[in-house]
Amino acid sequence: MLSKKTKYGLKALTYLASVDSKVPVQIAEIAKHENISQKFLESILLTLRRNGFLGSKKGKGGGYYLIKEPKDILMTSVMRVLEGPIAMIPCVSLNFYEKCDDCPDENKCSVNKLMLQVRDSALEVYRNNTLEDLIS
Amino acid sequence: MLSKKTKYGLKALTYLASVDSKVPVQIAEIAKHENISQKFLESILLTLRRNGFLGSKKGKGGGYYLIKEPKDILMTSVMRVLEGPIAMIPCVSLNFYEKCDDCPDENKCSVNKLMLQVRDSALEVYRNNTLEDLIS
DNA sequence: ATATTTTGTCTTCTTGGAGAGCATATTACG
DNA sequence: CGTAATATGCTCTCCAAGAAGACAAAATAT
Repeated sequence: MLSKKTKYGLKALTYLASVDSKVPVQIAEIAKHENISQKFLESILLTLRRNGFLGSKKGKGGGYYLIKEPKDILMTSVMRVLEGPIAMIPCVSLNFYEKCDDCPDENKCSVNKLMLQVRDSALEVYRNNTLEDLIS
Repeated sequence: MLSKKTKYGLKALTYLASVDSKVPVQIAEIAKHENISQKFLESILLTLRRNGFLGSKKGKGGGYYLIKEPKDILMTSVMRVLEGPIAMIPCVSLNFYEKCDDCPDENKCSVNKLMLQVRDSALEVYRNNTLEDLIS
């Protein structure tokens, strides 16, 4: 399941991209437009900012804005920051690899074999989508 | 993330398929061979039996066995029983559809658009893999 | 009958998601 | 300068689900 964090984060990014200028947008405006809990959204925007997707401006007239162009924001990086690993199991993860403690040989593991294919196909989708592609 | 339930269930199915005959295999044997908690495995095998994948035989010489041929067991059905919906979000699920309560129009939703592609690519993988394909 | 094995139920423990609340820092603007 | 507006940081709680462990009951081969 996709976490609400990722869902809301994607919606917020899409909204910011659709506003198309670099003037800061307040959290309250995003939350209202997307029907999201404002407090929850704050923490999400914060992690997006920490990871270089958003900039923020404090004080009156402040808010959040996109740092890069929508066409330069790949879904692979957004998903990794918001949702975590793209792989469904650590032993097939590119960026978060971890060995299964119950599995003696990954190459003979049926779960590994299947999930490797799933990861590759998901990766293919995320690599072919930028933030710009999500705006209809 | 893939739940351990699904992971263990897949491993157990693979093991039963590799034994290649229809003689019952005891839970303890499967658990030992795959390094799985036996008690947890019991409940997993139970749901696999209830959903028509396995048969069981009680008493001495009893155990679990595959009902269908490995080549006739599709990963789509296994995943749906063990892991639940294949889609990452209910509004793009084929078998477990549910509307998002915050989303006024699915067709304009960026999350929907992206997750639809992810679901299709995952489905493609699961449809192309039977239990037989997982035995190397 | 008895030992073996599945079946069923109840309980517990831990983890993570989701969000509320409040205090603090920064900035625009009159 | 001062005040209102806004973002930031932190803690805390609530709830659900995953992951088991304990133990009694039912079925069956021998």
